[in-house]
Amino acid sequence: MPVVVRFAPSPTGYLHIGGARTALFNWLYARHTGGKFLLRIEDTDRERSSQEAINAIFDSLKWLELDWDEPPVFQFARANRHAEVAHKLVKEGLAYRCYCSKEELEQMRADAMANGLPPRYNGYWRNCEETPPKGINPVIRFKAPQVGKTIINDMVQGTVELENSQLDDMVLLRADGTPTYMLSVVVDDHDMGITHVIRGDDHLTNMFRQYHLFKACKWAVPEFAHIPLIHGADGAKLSKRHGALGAEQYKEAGFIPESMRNYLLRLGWAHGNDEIISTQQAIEWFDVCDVGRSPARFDLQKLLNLNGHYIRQSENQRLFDLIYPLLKSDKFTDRVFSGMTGLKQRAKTINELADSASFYLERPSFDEIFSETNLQTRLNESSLVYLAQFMEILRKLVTFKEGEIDSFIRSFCKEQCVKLNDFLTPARIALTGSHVSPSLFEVINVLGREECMGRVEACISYFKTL
RNA sequence: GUUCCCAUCGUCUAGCGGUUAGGACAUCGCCCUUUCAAGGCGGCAACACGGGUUCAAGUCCCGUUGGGAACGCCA
Repeated sequence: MPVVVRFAPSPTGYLHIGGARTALFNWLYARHTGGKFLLRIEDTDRERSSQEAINAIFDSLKWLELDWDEPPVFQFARANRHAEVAHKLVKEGLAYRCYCSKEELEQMRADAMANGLPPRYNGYWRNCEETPPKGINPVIRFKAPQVGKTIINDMVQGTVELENSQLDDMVLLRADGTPTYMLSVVVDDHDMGITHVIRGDDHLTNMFRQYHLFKACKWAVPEFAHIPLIHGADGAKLSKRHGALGAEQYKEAGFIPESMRNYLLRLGWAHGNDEIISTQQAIEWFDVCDVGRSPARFDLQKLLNLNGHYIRQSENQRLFDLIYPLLKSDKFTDRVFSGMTGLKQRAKTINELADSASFYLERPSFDEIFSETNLQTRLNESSLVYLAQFMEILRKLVTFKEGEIDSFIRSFCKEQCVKLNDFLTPARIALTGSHVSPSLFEVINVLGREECMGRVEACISYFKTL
């Protein structure tokens, strides 16, 4: 039977990192097996669902390049079908009406807690002969099995058992007639032909309740794979407190999708000692069965490292397109493009890359630079001499190609018995406004003779005013 | 409180009864070097604890401890 999986977020906020990983695992499993990856928007909570959130989810998935195979299913639109199933179950005696008020339910939970029992509905109306109170809209509850135990083989968690006495009679249909999550997922998963449910392990206990609902409906029960949640650096479930960002925000922070995918993939899954894994390779290797059972902590450093790696691997044109909107000026952007090979070696994020390119766009402000002590200490009396000599070199260079610049400056330093580093430091500051930059020979070449001379001259005259 | 899940370097992990317990990130040192990165080499660094089973346990079993999750007319 061909595999059909789904990613089913509720649109109550952005797509967070954990959701992104769940989506990735579903997607990889579908691609690995040649099955289908479907999307379902669980928007039955009308209060909390929003169009913005729906858009954010779509945008994030698109950014991560996790494409889905059929138009997304919107759960709320299927409410009638869900209700129909609930009423059928009532007719068959597998579900029943419950007239308890909120207060009564709260009391039940409090009582249960006090008696050392899990806080649950006590099944009051399950077999109640009492005539229903007037003026109260009942909810429909599922008759969960009360004896025996349920054993399910989860693809990630292994064999998981639960005493049926732990199950309570969950609400299927609310008093206003709308379906609850428990009902909707089961009906939709069945109707969509889902064969494998891959989701966060916060749903592990739901699996048991849903299992019995599948059985009551006489439907095939899908395979389950409950993957561990991602935790923050302190070990607790990732939340806003940890700076848990939406996928969109990682994009804004300058991460690129392939590094996100690679990072997320390695959280809870490994293929021997492989760290850098292309998406093609991941599709070939990935299987949900191999996902670990212990939760992983989110580590920004590793993501950053991976991002740097993939930036270095990227085509210059692509990087240029990515940083173009971030550049402070649209003059001289051709220099940024020309200098990309040197720039991309040094950036961990797209934003860093854009920042590091700024000296190509405009001349350094020596006012600011010279107020920085770490630059001042790199300059001394001889710096002025070197800058003057550097001016001469710039004038004399014939072809002004990187190779020529390189050998010319090297031999000059050799003749003068000057350390290359000592000679280049003031030039670097004059040209880039920083003591950190790509190879200076590349910078000189990209900037061109005129601009280089202009910058050095400006630096010299500023130096003299000190 | 109850139920379920988890437990190898700081972090992500490899390991699937016999290993000098491997890799990666981070960190530290050295090399390379025009700065910074990148790269190369090396260092520090882990089987939570206690019982079993076994000739042999990081690996299997049971406890303990510690973490996490779930217990809604949320999803």
